[in-house]
Amino acid sequence: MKPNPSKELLKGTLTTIILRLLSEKGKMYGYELAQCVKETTDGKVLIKEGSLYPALHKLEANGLIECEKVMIGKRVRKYYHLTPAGETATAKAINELLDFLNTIHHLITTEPIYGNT
Amino acid sequence: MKPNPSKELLKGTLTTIILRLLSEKGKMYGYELAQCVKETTDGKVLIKEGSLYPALHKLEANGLIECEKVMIGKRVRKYYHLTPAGETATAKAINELLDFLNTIHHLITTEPIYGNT
DNA sequence: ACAAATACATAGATTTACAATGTATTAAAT
DNA sequence: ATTTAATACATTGTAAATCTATGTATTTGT
Repeated sequence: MKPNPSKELLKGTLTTIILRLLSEKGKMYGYELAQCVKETTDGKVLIKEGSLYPALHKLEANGLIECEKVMIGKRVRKYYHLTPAGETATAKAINELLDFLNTIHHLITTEPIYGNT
Repeated sequence: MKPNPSKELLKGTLTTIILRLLSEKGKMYGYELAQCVKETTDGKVLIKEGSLYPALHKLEANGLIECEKVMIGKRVRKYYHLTPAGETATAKAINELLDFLNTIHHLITTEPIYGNT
């Protein structure tokens, strides 16, 4: 019924996570990205194919990542890496996300100032 | 073009924010909630009517909040407050959101462990 | 008198991610 | 040898969340 509790909360962060991991590891392929997120979050965040591949294709279409096809036996593996524009976008996206996390954290843990201005 | 930078990232948090503020202040009306969030986040998070009112109606339909109509002159003002079920849900929602914020923070700031397990 | 703020609300569009499904190769288990 | 699970790519259709735009009406400030 509720296998992925963070499902609804995850919205909007997927692209930033992908960019961040590519920035960290240099190059990764789709399946590897999903496994990496799964392991890093101890199974708490699961990126599904239906989210991952469209996200990668969109990032590629926007010129933020590029892919390099490598044959592993008879199987194609697509390694993605950041473009220069992607590196700039990554730094910006991470800063925005961290700022957002702080803002939300503040909003749900601190006494609101409204009412005594 | 980009008046609300947190727009896409905000998804999934609105309900929790509303519950949290009602828990904090006891009772609030819609417009007050929006103003409170705006002031608390220094304008970085803006809740629009098109998000706010459907969210409030949904919370009410789910039995987590109740409203009390108060006439201010000729104008109706709807004060919302948590039900007992709402108080339980609030605690849970805040914990889940904080856990999620930590998970995402960890994901975008820490060296991934994947690769050396 | 007029503009801005207050205060409610809905309809339609967009975005995001997921579930379900599909194809194919490779490794492991029986 | 055959089956199963894991690897690895992908698409289609669906559901949910939020926004934009719009609407109504009252109150306050100038």
